[in-house]
Amino acid sequence: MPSNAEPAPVSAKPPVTLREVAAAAGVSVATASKALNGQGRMTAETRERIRETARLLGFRPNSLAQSLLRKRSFTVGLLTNDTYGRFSLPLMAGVSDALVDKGVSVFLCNVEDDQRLGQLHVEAMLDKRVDGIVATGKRIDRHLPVDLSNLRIPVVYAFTQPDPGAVGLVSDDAGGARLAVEHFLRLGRRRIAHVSGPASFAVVHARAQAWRDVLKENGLAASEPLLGAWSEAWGHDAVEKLFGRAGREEWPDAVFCGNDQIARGVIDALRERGIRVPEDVGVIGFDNWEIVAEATRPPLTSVDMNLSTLGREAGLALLSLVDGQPAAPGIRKLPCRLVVRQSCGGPPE
Amino acid sequence: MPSNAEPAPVSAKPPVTLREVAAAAGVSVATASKALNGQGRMTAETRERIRETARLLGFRPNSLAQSLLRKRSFTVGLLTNDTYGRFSLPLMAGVSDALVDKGVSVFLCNVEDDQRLGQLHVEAMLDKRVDGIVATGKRIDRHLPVDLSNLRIPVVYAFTQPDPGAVGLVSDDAGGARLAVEHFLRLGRRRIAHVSGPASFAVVHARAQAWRDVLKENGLAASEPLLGAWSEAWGHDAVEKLFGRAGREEWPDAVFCGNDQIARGVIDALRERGIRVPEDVGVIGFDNWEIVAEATRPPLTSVDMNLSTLGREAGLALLSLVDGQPAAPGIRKLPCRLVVRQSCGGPPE
DNA sequence: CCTGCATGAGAAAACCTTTTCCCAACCCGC
DNA sequence: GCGGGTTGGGAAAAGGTTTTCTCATGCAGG
Repeated sequence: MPSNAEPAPVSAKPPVTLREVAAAAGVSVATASKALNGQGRMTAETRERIRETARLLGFRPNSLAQSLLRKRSFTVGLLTNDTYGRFSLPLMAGVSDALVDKGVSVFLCNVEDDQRLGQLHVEAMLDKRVDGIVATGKRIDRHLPVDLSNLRIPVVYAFTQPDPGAVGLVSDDAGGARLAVEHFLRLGRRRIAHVSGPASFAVVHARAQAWRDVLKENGLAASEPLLGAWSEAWGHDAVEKLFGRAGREEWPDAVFCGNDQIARGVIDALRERGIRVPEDVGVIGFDNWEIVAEATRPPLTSVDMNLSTLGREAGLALLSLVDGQPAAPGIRKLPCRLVVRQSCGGPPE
Repeated sequence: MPSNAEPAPVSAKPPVTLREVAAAAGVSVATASKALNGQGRMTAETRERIRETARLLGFRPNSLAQSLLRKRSFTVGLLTNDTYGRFSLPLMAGVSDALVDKGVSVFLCNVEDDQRLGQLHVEAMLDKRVDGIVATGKRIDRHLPVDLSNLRIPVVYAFTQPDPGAVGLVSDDAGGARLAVEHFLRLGRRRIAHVSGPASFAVVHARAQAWRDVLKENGLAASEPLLGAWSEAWGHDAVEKLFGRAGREEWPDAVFCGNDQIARGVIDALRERGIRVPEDVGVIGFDNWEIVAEATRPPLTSVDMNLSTLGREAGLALLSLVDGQPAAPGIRKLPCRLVVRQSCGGPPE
């Protein structure tokens, strides 16, 4: 096997072990271990000498060995079916950040919508003795294509449908919608339309219901929301529906959109019709996707789901579960936040 | 410590070990191990009995123990400073996919631009005995904020500046630009302008040079490229510069843009001026960011950097390095691909 | 001087798997 | 019946660390 002749790791020397540190310091491995971990009893002089030796040798304990013994790997799995997607990114970053602080590393596992792949990943993680799993997805009303309900390690669901009895974290879509509509009302807008995505999404209904509720609470009549696709094109079409009819005095003075892409389509279509934003019509989007929200003319006020906070909270929840703290099962909703840019203007002229 | 009273893992029973399998099958652990791994010699009957027992008990070998022994963890680290970014996503997915097939898991490490965080992550990965590291970033002319040059494990750089002597994979920007310009030429376009991002990016020069080269090769004069920002707004401004001047016959009949956002700005601005795309002017973008390229009117023809292929190649390269196959150091450029939509039209009327 | 205890440090088991070496039994041919 | 080879399987070490136990020493008190 010629390929084995020169395995050629980049630099040959293997990591220094505790045994070598102990030998160099003239003590046993047991003493060395205790010295470095602040355990056991020994003279301050001995402890310091061992520590110094370890430092000099560049000793770093082998996590594999530690994990094997402690039955705790300081490693968690992050399962997602949305690697390409826009939502999982900030979420993953949040999870990762929360855990890095505690010295925990994250396995990234992309399962797409493949059962087999999901199974594979979960088994690999279990074999590697992850301490827990965070499951995230691209929509909160769908399950991941893999069953995590009977694992022997804790699981936290973030932005995906949790199994019954598990702990799940999602954004408070209704609250976010309220934020938007109430913002319009504060600015004096009264005829507030709602243009959103497909009816098959749970969030579409949650947001629409909140929109209706706020209007009703303020004595205003709500028309039917306009449901379509999550696209700019649908934003264009919706403007045609809303502003194409006669009766200029019936036109909305505000449009609350189900996402930023729709909002962009709406803004573009309004401009093309000569309707001014925000003077004539205010627009609010959802998601606060900066690349979109900052490119619209004018820049788009939008509801931010605080996904990275959501991820962080998920990470922390998992950690406390791993530490044996019982957590209340059920879905916890985290508040959204309104990011105000220029598409709503000030109070009406 | 009341919190330790009930550590309460979700389900109490620990994983079944090889020892238990061996006991249940009435053999020694050595024999059990060999039976399951297809090693050693024993009667077919014995081997089968052990396998069956293991299956029944749901035995899965403890990766930690295996890794400790084999000095190979089947784990690699993925270091990025672009968790939120658009480039790292497909890249990460590609790396992950390539490795999952070989039973290798990926640690996701987001270092942003933080030296300290980078150091922390690298040390954590080393401690966990990753077999290698893939380093990726958001631009190919910048180093990650961390030094990976003297690690004892192999490192592959993808879409980020490699250390000297290391193996790096990047997209062939010049080739991608050629693809675009040659496409224009094939369609009969002759006055091809180039609008790109800031001069501080190496890719800006690579693409501009290729643009110049192709024009020269075809006996056409190249003006100066218009350099600005990676934004839609700059696309608008560039149109003003290109089409604002008199001499309609001097107007370009094609604009090759440095990215899709610029291209979108260009297309929008052209429409606002009443200049038709693609009839009057063809537009090509770069990046093939579908969310942008499919939303422009008309949909945008764009150069795709094949980032997920890049990621996959990086993963495979790392794997062969880990296996001791020496790899030629230096930067390898992977071809781009032109995704044709409708912003260039057919041959001119 | 002897008992008892605190102190400092080491031996060894444990975590779980793989692999090398070894041994007993059996079979073959002579 | 016996030497040599084969066959089936086990004992033990190794990997690196942590932790529990044990032990020797020295000192104080009686």
